Amino acid sequence: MADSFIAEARREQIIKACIDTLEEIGYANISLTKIARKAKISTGLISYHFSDKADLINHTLIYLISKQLDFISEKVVHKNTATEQLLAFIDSSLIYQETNPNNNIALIEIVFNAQTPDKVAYYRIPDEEEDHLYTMLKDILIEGKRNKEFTRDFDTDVVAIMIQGAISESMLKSMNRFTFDYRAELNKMVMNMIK
Amino acid sequence: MADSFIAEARREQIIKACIDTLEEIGYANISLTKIARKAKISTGLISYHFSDKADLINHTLIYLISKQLDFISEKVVHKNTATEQLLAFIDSSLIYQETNPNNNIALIEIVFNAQTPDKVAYYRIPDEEEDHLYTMLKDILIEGKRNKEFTRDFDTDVVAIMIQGAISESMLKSMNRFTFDYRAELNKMVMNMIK
DNA sequence: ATAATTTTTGATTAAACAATCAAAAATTTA
DNA sequence: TAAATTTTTGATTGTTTAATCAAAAATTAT
Repeated sequence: MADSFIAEARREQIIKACIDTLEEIGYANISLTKIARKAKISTGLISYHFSDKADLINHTLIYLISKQLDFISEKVVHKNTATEQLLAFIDSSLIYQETNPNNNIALIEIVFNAQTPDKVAYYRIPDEEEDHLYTMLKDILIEGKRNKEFTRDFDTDVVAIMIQGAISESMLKSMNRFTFDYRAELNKMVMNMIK
Repeated sequence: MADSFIAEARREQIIKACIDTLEEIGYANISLTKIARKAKISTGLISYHFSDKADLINHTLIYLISKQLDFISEKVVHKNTATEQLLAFIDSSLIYQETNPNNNIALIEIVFNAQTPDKVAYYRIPDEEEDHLYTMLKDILIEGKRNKEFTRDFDTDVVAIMIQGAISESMLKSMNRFTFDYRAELNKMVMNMIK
């Protein structure tokens, strides 16, 4: 296998087929045969571009995480105050989930199923350093406390966890069930906690 | 198969072996052979007591949900005010997770992997009625608003989702990372939102 | 104690799977 | 164009799996 443009395009095609297949049938039912069928290529071609199934899943995970991180940080980076950054973080997180449902489902399927080479599921790895979204959110909260935008006494870890929980839960409980503006209400509750 | 006491005890033994096996190797790697090995019985015996693998997983899910619900509602039911009930709900949820880690891991493994007969993953079913814990939490919030214990203007769905999110996220981010009292801090933040 | 019933075993079967590979096709280089 | 390289196919191999079943063991009823 060479690192050509063709190879790179093919790898992305396979990754996208992997994402859509995960969304359709879930991690427990996925196989290289089904991913190949979705991508309309032969099974051997997947093995040619990825060393094995775990390698494909790993690259898919990296792809999904970076897409989400890029989208959210792009919205946050243009804001000047911690308050604006926090609202941008929440809004863009909810928007990303609404506009990329397949990516979100695939991310959940991988995180709650795939395992590292030493057989530990990703969702059970307690590595805070590696969770860039969590770090971004916590840094915003720390900066807001430091410069006195957020005047209440609160723990940045707990509030960060609550916000992340509210964002991920909101996707699981299908949004369309709510008639009101979940986004606005969530923003209000967060401000109650910190300002 | 008869509905004898022996059969019932055997079924629970198999369910418990299923839970421990799920915790050890995860849903993606589980098989009837491995569950049988953990329970120190033959594979055929599982098929004798459960119609198929999906049936065993289903019974395990029901077992896990009812254990958790029983534990939490037992703590809540003795409290008289909505405030006390809410704190009991949060505390007992966190305590249950800390004291029954295997049950929690197994529950996550099933909810994020197992599928209904029509191939829909449990975590993607938007059935609010069936989520008794969510209903209990929301009812507490509604009652607190009604009797003016909770004086702030808030949406019960959003706050219920935030609390559930904070509880489930707290288990994923390994608790022992925090030096402070997560429970007390979470209680404080919730009160900031509603009182 | 004997018969009837329930429970358990472990071998067997057929299906699905990941990974390999020789050969063919397509593309790039000379 | 011709040779070299990269890309792709699809058949094959060896495992693992869920489920079945005949026979044995254990339990219960008569």
